[in-house]
Amino acid sequence: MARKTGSHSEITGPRIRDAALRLFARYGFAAVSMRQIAAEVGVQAGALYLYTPDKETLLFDLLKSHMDELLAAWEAEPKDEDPLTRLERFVRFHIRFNLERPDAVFLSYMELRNLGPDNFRRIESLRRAYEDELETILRDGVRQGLLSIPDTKIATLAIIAMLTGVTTWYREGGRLSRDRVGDIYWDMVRKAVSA
Amino acid sequence: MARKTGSHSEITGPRIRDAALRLFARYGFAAVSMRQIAAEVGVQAGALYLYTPDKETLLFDLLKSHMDELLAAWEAEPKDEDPLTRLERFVRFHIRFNLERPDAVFLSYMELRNLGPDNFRRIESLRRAYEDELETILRDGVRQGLLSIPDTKIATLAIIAMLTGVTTWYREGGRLSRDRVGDIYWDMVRKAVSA
DNA sequence: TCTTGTATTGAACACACGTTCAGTTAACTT
DNA sequence: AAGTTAACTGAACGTGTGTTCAATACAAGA
Repeated sequence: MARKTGSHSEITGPRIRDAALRLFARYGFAAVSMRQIAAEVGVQAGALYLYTPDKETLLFDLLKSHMDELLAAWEAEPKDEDPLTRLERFVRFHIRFNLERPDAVFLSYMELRNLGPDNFRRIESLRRAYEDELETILRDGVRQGLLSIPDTKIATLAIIAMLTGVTTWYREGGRLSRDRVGDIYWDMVRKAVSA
Repeated sequence: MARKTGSHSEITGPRIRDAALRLFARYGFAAVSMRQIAAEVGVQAGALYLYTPDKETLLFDLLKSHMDELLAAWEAEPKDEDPLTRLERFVRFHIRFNLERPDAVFLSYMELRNLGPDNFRRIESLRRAYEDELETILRDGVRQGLLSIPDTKIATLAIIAMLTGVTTWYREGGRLSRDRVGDIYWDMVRKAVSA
C-alpha cells in the first residue's frame, strides 16, 4: 500500500507543520516523536523525511517562520509619528499577534534550547531585531521628554515579558475580550513609562 | 565493584537533586536521561531508584520544593502595614529570590506539562497561593485609594510575568547589580499601578 | 574479627527513538 | 494505453530509554 487517493505534497507539508507545532507546544520538542507527528497527519514516519531533513530542522523552520511573520506583521503596521501613539500601537499589536498564535509563541520562548548553535543564533537575532523596534520607540519617547525610563533596555524586556505573559492565562470566550485585555495592558504600560 | 569509599545516602541524595535540577533546566525534562543524571553524580543509573520512585517524581519533588521554599521565604518577610510598602517588598523579594535560583524558576515555568494531572494540580495550587499574596496587596491598595488598577487579577499576572522575566537576561557580574535591577523594576511597577 | 545492613553495581528487560531505503501505488504525461 | 514520476509504505538499522534486581563491596556494630 502507498499513496492514498487525493494526497498531495501541498497538503501534507502544511499538515505536518501544523501537527508538529501543536504537539511540540503541548508536550515539548523532545517529548514528541516523529511517529506521533506522522500519526496525527495520517502518514507513516518515513514520509516526514520528504518534507524535512531531520527533526531539529522541522523545529527550526517553525520558529523561523514565526519570527518572520512577527517582524513582517509589525512592519505592515502604520508608522505613527508620536512615540506614545507608536508605543500604544506596539502594545496592542503584540497582544493581538500573540493571542492569535499561542502555540508558536510558547514554542519560541521554550524550545530555543533544542536548536544547535547556528540555528539558535539565527532565531535570537530575529528576536533582538523585534526588541529593538520597541526600544527605539522608548528611546524616542525619552528624548522628546514624553517618557521617563531609568533603563530603556530593561524596560523593553520587561514590557515584552509582561505582554507575552498574556498567552499563559488568556482563554477564548473567557471573562475578557481581546480588546479589553489590550486596554488593560496599555493602561499599565503607559503609566509605567510615563514622565 | 560496588559502594565506593566514603559515599553516603546523605550525600548522594542531594547531589542527584542538584544534577537533575541543572540538567532539566538546561536541556528540558524529556531530553535528559536518568543515565545522564547518574553520570553527573558519578553513579550508575540504577542507584537513582534508591532516591526516587521514578523520573516524574524526581521532577515533581524539585518543583514542589521550589514552591514550598518560595512561599516559606515570603512568609518570613516582615509584614508591613502600608500596601505600597508591601508592594515594594514583594517586587524586591521576588526578584531577589528568583535571581538566586534561576534553574528552579525556569523549571517551574517550563516543565509543568511533564507532570501527571494530580501532580500538576498540586503545583498549580501553590502557584496560585503565591499569586494571591500579590493580588491581596493590590486589592488593599485599591481599597485604600493608593493604587489605581483596572483589573487586579490581570495586574497580578502581568507584574509576576514581568518580574520573573529578569531571570532570562540577568547575568552575574553584568552591567547592573541586583539591587539596581530591583530599583528599576520597582520604579516601573509603582508607576504602573499608581493612582 | 565477624556479622549485619546499606549503598551501589552491572547486566538485563521490553520498548521506543530518529532515520534510511527498496519497493509499491496513484496520478500525470504523452 | 503505456511510461514516468511523485508520494508514500513498511520494515529494518543501531542506539538509547526508564526501570528492575540479583550480586557485591564497603562501613558500622558487637
